[in-house]
Amino acid sequence: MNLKSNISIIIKTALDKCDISADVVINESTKAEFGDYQYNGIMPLAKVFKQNPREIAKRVVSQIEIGTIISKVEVAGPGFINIFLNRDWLSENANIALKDDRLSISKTDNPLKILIDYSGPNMAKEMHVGHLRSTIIGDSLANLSKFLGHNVIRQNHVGDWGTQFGMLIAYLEDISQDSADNLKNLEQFYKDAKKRFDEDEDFADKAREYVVKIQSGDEHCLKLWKQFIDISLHHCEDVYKKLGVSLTRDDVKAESFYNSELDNTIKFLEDKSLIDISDGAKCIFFEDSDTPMIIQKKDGGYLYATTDLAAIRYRVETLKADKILYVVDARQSFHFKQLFEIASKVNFSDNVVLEHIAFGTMMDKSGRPFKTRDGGTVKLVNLLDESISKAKDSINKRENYSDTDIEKIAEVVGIGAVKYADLSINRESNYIFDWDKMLSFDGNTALYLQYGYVRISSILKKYDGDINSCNISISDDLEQKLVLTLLKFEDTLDRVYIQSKPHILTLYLYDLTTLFMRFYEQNPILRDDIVEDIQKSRLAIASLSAKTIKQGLEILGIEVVDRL
RNA sequence: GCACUCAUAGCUCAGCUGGAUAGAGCAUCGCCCUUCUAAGGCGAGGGUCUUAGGUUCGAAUCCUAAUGGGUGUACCA
Repeated sequence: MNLKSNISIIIKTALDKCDISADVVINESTKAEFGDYQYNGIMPLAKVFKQNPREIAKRVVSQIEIGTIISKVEVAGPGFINIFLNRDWLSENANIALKDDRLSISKTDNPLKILIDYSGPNMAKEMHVGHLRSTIIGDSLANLSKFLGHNVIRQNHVGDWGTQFGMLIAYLEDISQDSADNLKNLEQFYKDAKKRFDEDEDFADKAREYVVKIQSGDEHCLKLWKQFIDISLHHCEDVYKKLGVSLTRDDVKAESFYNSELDNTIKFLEDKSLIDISDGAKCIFFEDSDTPMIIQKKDGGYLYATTDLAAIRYRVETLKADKILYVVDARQSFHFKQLFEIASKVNFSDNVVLEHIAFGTMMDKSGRPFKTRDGGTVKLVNLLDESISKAKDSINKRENYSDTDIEKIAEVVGIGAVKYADLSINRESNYIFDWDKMLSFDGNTALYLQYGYVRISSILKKYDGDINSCNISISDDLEQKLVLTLLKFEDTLDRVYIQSKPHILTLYLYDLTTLFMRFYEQNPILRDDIVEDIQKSRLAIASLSAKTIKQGLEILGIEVVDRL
């Protein structure tokens, strides 16, 4: 149910009848007295028509079809057109949504192959809180695109190549004990290796030698490297599993995957005569900037940019992506600007949309970047475990559930809290990492939504009639507002999709749940004195609320439970 | 130096792309459980939307400048 487009069409028709051509943008009204929606497009026309905007508005209003969808329109203020929706029409559409598995959310007419590049951890280190954003923003965008009917390719561009791996595998070989055991703490392993590298000249030489050896395909070193990557990937997978993120090993296309294509990529660019040599390095220059993108170092080595270019080719030519989203830290904006510019110069990406879904940096409480200072890095696993254990504590204070139930609920609540805290912030802004806030269960948090869902579940469980026979028939203003909000779900998802901003969805779900909570307090359902028709209608409203909350959270990658 | 980005309540953030009296959560202070889960609801206080100009019927939102954070800026990823 796309409310806005339904209304836009009616307004557009009225404008046509008045011989006015204008883009129709419908806004939600800020206050109940201004109706459900408003059209503000008349005022700018006053000058063009040399007429009082109120007069124009009156003319348009007289042409607006009143009936099934719109119950009333009025001109207000300098020329606002306030639109009131028909209560029965809302009820009817809510009923249709209630009976539909997809809640009346249509699948796109134009399915695209959307490739989403996200998470991208470095294999040399354990995932820390800084990896959270890319991972869950990317995952929720992937979930959403899929839900809207697109073909989604998830790509985990893990960092498994580079000079540091020489050091790591040399150290792995050196300690030559049970490697899996020693790699349990990747962070420590890296530190130990680094220490050895800095202190032991022979070891450092060996490390450097091993870098070359992996790159030239030395069997022994490659075996060590593969072993290392495998263990490191397992670490990531543990985190993904805990986080409820759907990335699997099939989604991994690591940097090393593109190694064999790097030469070709350079040749390809040379053929297009884009490459200049500057200070011995192969560069691509841009008209509006002094800073080139370096494609190949003077020593012949390849760079991040080279891999990315090779990756675009692969994604466009082999995977046939229509749209590629890079969910990567905003600090790399310049890199992506250059990358996309090159892509368009060489037509890698004719008709392919390339977008950098940038997100802000995580700051500490004093407003400085949350640096991975030595020994001070917050591991992602630790954050998640902490949250789960905090959830467990508060459950224990309230309820006597079995251990297995507590485990399950604590996980859903704990993980939900962390994900929601991150997803509910506009990704473009920097954000302050605060343990208390991250692990908070008060106010605008995942728990609030989960709790709303639980309240509904509890009612539906207690009701002994047939819920499927219940129909929505709005009986007061609060119910109307709630139902209207429920029907805005599709508009909301569209906005989230267009802007790639999950926080729009969290905001919507929070608003929705707030309305439901009020409804819950004011409009009792199972009480004896409630007449059957109203009871059934309220049950249906509650049921649709639960379904919408659940579906919304599912897109965000957050689970619900039946009780808390 | 240049470029990008941000600045909204004590704190953390929204503000649907220029609309009517700027909204939430936390924190503070009241009220509401013999009534569907109080991890909840209702209410109060709290604002010169960093500053100064400009654009127009109308600006937190757009343009310019200043100030202050953050980031990027040639062989790391």
